[in-house]
Amino acid sequence: MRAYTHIMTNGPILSDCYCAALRTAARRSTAIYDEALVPVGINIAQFALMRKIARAGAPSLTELAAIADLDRSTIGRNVRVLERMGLVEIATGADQREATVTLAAAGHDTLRRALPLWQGAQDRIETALGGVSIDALRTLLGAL
Amino acid sequence: MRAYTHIMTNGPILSDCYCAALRTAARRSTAIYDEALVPVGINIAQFALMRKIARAGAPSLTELAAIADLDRSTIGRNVRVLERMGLVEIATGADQREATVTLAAAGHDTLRRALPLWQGAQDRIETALGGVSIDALRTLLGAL
DNA sequence: CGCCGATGCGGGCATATACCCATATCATGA
DNA sequence: TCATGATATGGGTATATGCCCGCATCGGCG
Repeated sequence: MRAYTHIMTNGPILSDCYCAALRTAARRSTAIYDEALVPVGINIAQFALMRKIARAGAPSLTELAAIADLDRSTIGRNVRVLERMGLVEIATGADQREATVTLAAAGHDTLRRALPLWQGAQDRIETALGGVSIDALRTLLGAL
Repeated sequence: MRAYTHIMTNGPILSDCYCAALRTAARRSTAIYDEALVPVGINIAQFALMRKIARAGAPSLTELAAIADLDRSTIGRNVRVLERMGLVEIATGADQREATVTLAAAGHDTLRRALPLWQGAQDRIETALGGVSIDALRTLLGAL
């Protein structure tokens, strides 16, 4: 009886399609985090990418793509946006084919100022979901 | 102790950021459904949108945006892509400001042929997640 | 009945994302 | 050392998505 079942939510109806539901959830949470990060001028995708860069040190675009589970070309473009914003620096590696990415000073600063804003969004989501759902989310994401 | 905890998955590491995790999950499932739908030439976003159009009958762009929980301008563009593909028709409503969308014959046909492919992807996801996670996903999405 | 705020869209602009092809650089075997 | 296959990017193309602004149409009030 799963077909054509719907879930009422704050907003409109969530589809019975798992994928559509996930996409909607991703869009909604993205909007929440993006708004929280407005004061520091970056969005959640950029925040997440910058954290990955910070953790990895000076990854190449290909390495970063693997870490972020994104297409390499996507990483290249996203990183260029951050470069234009002065938040990261792109340099040629020892292997001249490679482009290594590092956080610029402004990037570290932005990341530091963004952290509490991000944490605020995290807390809001956590409160909204409740502990049980949180664990479920983790399990679910791990399985996907 | 939630900060800086990670989950190992098939692929890379899933962030402790709920939003980043959801975005990753959405991308991954999108890829799965998109591949399943390749034979009929549409992607999961288009499939979902077409189903909403079919269910709504002849919604205006604004109505469709409300149903899909998407920005109106996004709906306008996505619908135009479907129109170029010959899958939907856009007409001016009684209110000349409104643009009403209906499935074209080819759209109904594509939707019909897509259904079993979509169901296959649904089943695969369901199997991968297991019943418990499924319910958790629904609960979670409802709360978001 | 005409003016004005409200409503519905389109288009401009920007990011995120993926796929494919061309180019540059490496690395390795002959 | 040199040709060749492998690897790292960049750029083209296309969809998805959101925000903002301008234009056209509606509707109701004076």
